[in-house]
Amino acid sequence: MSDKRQPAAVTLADVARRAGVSAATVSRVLNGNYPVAGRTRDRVLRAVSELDYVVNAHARSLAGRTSDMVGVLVNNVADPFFGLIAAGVQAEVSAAELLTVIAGTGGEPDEELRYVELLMRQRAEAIVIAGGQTGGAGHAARLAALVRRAGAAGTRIVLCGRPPLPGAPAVEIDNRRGAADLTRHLLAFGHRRIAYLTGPAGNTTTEARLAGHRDALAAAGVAEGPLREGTFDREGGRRAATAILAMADRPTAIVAANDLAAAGVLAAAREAGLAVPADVSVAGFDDLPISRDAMPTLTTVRVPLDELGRRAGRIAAGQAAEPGGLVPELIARDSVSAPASR
Amino acid sequence: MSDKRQPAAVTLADVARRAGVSAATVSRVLNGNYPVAGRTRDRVLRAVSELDYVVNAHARSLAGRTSDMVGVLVNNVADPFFGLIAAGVQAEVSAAELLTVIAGTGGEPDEELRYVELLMRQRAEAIVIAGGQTGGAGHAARLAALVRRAGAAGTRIVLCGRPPLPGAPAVEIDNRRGAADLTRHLLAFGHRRIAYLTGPAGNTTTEARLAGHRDALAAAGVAEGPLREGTFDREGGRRAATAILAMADRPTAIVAANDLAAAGVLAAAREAGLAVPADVSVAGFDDLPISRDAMPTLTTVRVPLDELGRRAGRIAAGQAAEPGGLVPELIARDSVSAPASR
DNA sequence: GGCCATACAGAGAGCGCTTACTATCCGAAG
DNA sequence: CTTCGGATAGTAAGCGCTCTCTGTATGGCC
Repeated sequence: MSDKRQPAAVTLADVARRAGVSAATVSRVLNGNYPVAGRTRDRVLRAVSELDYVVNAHARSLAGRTSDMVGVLVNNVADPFFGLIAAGVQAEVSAAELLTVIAGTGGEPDEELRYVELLMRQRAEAIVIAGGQTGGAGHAARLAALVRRAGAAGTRIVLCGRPPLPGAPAVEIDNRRGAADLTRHLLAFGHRRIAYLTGPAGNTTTEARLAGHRDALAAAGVAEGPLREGTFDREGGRRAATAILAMADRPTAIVAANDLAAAGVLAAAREAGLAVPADVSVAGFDDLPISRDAMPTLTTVRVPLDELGRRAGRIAAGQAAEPGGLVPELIARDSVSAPASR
Repeated sequence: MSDKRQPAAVTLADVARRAGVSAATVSRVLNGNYPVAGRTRDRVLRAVSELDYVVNAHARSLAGRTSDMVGVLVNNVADPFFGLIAAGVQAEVSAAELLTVIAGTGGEPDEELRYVELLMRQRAEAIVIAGGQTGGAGHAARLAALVRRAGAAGTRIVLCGRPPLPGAPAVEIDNRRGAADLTRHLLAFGHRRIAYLTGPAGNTTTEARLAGHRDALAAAGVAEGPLREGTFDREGGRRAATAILAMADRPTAIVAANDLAAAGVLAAAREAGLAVPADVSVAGFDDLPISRDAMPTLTTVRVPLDELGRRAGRIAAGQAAEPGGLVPELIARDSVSAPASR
């Protein structure tokens, strides 16, 4: 909380005085929504530029219009998963003449709440909250309350990649189905001992993907392999995979909950001197751009992140929600093959 | 421009009425900066929650305090280069109890100006503009004017990865030196015909890196190889590299202006059935996380993006600028080797 | 020459909050 | 039983804009 006062900013009135006109006239010149004589306009514009005047958005929106702003909340701005979603949102939102601001919450429920509050106070048009939801029932309840308040404040809340809340439409990904498809793919190759590397505990995406994996296993009557909790990032994947690969009864395949973690798994395999997929198969989820450049190229499940963001952006911009969740698609590449016969 | 009015939001006065107190009392309860009797406080808080009241930040900051917000402008929110910088900024800024909002400008000078204006109007504490500057002298002049106005509006502007402007401190990367180091590395391996894939024309980063490349070439008395303009992204790199690799007198090495483009070069080589580095060496710039996962791992120049962002964040948060630019460091990996003897 | 539409410009009332400055109420001190 | 001073609460003056009303020239017209 900086307690320094604003250094006596230049106001509309200052400009009016300098131009020798009334405040109303300056406002009209600036907004161009009312006829003003050419010479008057010039005088005003000159005064504006001489004084380096900047409209005060607070005063402006207090006196009328809404703030033309849409916020996007993501876990981590450096994660391409969120970057792609955010870019999709922005594309649609800016087509609607609104400005997008993005904020990173670090996946912290409290930060999430903090930014929602900030944006609500600014009377943003809408807030898109992207990514799985962590924090359990308690957080969900607080979020639900926030959604109610947001409605009262005139801000729409749009969920993206997590389940809807009363009053907040969601654009969803069928993670469970995608994960089941992937595991089925591994099973089809003959894998019977598959390690699974989850995302952070308590996250809805983590849970849906794990559930899908188990669905496929159960349907095939195959027992679950080793399970490890990760963090949706490369380092977490590397660490967990290092442990898994050192197991006496090493699995023939490792499924990571997302591509970033899978990249870490590949790194761990490399460090352990194991060949992928000859010694161990590896799969990810999301189909981030990096999965095509990985060594070997990564078998994964494509999530249409751009489209996900765009849909959320359209809802945020005031268009109707499009029904139906987005269905991920299996992308078979080189990191999965049949297990070596033992 | 949505012309719908705000749907009669709940105001402080409504809360006051409901709680049977004056507006001043409600304000004091909300801000906790003045003694209020416990029972009164409870009544007010109950009214607040019953009405789902949300403070109007515009009214609040009009009547006093500044907006506690720092903006970060990046070219592309989906590009890890910018994501990493933004994350660094946010880390420092949030340590100073300020909230960070990020916006993507698509590298368009006009969008850049638009967001600066938006943030200035909101009386943001500071705006960090990240990434090389495109748009030539005209844009620079407009930006300089904006910096002046920002000062008048009480907003600091901090440049990050581009040259400083009068009134706007900058955190710089010595791209030229890094690029020279890299090219020298290639030369040391014996390469004499090196293709260079630039970033977008007119961008300061593009120019600095190219200049460094030429410095090294000139110092060694080696002639420039083929030059191609790219776009700092994978696809641009792939396209340009495809053309280069098809040349009759194919270069023995390709240097891309950044890692993303280098990933595209690797993809092009793969498609052309060429082995890296046996048939052609490839190098990038930035040392994004993907360069360690690429196939083969990418020789590049490490730019301390996180630290870059953090320094900018510290300045944005009001701390003094730290002198000196950041020096990139050559990271030799597997994508560069001696050229095959012909 | 008198009238009225036309084109501008100014006045002034808020928008929803914060914050001096005042006004009460009460128990403690004199 | 007054007189005070603390503890609370209320009043009201803005903060910097926008926008609806009101003027007031100007010029075209009968």
